[in-house]
Amino acid sequence: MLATSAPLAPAYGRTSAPVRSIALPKGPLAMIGAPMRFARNEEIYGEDEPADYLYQVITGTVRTFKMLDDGRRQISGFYLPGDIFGVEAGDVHCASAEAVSDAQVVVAKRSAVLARAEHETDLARQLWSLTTRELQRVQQHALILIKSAEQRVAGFLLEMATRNARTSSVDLTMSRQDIADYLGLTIETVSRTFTQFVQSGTIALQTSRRVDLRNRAELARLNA
Amino acid sequence: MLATSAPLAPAYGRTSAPVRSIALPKGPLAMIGAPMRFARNEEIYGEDEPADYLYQVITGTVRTFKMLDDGRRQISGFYLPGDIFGVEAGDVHCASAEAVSDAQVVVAKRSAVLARAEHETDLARQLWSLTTRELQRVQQHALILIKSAEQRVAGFLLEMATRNARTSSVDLTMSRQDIADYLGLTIETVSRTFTQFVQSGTIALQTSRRVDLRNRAELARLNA
DNA sequence: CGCTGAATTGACGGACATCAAGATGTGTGG
DNA sequence: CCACACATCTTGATGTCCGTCAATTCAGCG
Repeated sequence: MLATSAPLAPAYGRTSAPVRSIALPKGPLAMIGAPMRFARNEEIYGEDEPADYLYQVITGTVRTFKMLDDGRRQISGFYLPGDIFGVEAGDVHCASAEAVSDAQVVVAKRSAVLARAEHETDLARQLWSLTTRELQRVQQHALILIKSAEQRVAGFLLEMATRNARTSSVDLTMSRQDIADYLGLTIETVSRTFTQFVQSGTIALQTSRRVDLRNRAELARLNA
Repeated sequence: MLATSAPLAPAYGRTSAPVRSIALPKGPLAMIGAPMRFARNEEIYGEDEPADYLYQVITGTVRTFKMLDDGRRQISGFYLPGDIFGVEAGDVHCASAEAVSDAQVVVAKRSAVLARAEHETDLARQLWSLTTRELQRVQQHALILIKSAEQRVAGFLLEMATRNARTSSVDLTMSRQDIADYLGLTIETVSRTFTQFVQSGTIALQTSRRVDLRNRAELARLNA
C-alpha cells in the first residue's frame, strides 16, 4: 500500500492496525488507498464534514445515515466487503458513516483518485459506473419505502441474501434497530414481521441474526 | 446552439409564460441532440427498453416512474426545463418516462455523448457531476418517504418552489395523482393536507394547481 | 451467577388508506 | 354562448396497519 502522507479520515480512535491477515482490496481504490480499522459503532465520517476521501469496505459492514430533527435515523445504505462508499455530489458528506461491526476499510484521497481518473479513462469509467449503480440502489431503496412492512422486510432479506453470499442462510451483521431505520419501520414491527415469517415457515431463525430462507419464492412473491 | 462549457446547473428557464418558439438548449447535450416534442401523458421511453439516449427538458415537465405489481405507480422524479434525465446504470432503462405536460425535449444518442466524453474531460466531469447530483436528489426523495404526510407535502412544495422559480407562487404542472405517487400517499391525503395548509394560512390556492406560499418558514419548520 | 443491552410479545391508539359521494373545472359540440 | 360530458379535485365516514408504550424473555459477558 502506498502510504503517502498518511491520510487521516475525520474519525480516528483506532488508526491503521498492525494487520493480521488483511484481505486484499480490489477495485479502483486498491493501490491508492491506505487500510484502516474501525471498531463497532465507530464513526468513519460525519455529515457536513469535507468529503476528502473515498472508502472501500474490506471486511465488516458499514452504514451510512442521516439524522432527522425528530431524533429518528434514516439509514441510506449498508456497505459490505467490496463496496465503495463516500462518493458525494459536492465537497461535503451529506450523510454520516459508521462501522456496523468491526471493519477494515481502505481509504483513498478523493483528489488523488480524481486526478488519476483525469488520464486513466478506465478508472473514470469505473467511478461513473459505480455512481450509477449506487443511484440504482438508492432508487430501489426508495421503492421499498412505499410498500407494506411485510414487503419491506421480505425485500430486505432478499437483498441481503443476494449480497451476503449465494447461500440460503443469511447472516445479518446489523441490529433490528439498524434494519428498522433502513426500512423506515420500528424495531417492534420488524421483529413482529420476522416472527410472522417464521410462523408461516418462510424463514427460520438459527439465532436472531442468522436467518434461513426456507421459502425464497414466497419472499419474492411478497417483494413483488 | 453553441453552448460550450455551460455550467450544468439546472437552468430554471420556465416561468408561467410558455415559450413560443423553441427555447435554446444548454448544457452537454445541446450540440449533440435533436429537439423533439411530446404531448401530455405521452411516453418518452419505457421501462426495460434499451437506454440508447439521454434527454434534456427544454420546456414542460417530465416524470419518471416505475409501476408496482399491485398497480400502484411510484414516481421517482419530476424533471423541469434544463434538467437531464435518462441516465442509467446499465444499457436498459429501469424506469419509464412520460411528459406531464406538453414538452420539448432534446434527445442525444448516449453512445455519441459517451464517445465525446472519452476525450473531452470537461464533458465527462459534467456527466459525473450530473449523476452525483441525481443521486443526492434521490436520497433526498427517499428521506421524505419516511416522514408524515404533512411533512412530505411541505417538503414537496418547498422543492417545487426552489426549482420552479424563486417566487413565492408555485405553479404545479402535475396532478394531485402525480404528487401522491411521488410522495407515496393517496390523492385524498394530499388534497386534505393542502386544505389543512390553506386553513392554517400556510398557503393559499389561486387554483388547485397554483399555490401561494404564505408562510414559508412554517413549511420549512414542518419539513425539518 | 447477576447485569446489561437486544429482541420479542402484548394492548392500545392514531395516522393514513379505502370507499363513497359531491363539487369544481375543462373541453367539445350544437 | 350554453349545455353536457368527463376528468380532476375535495370532503366525509369507516377501517386497518403500524407506531407507541410497556412488560417479558433472551443472549452475551464480567
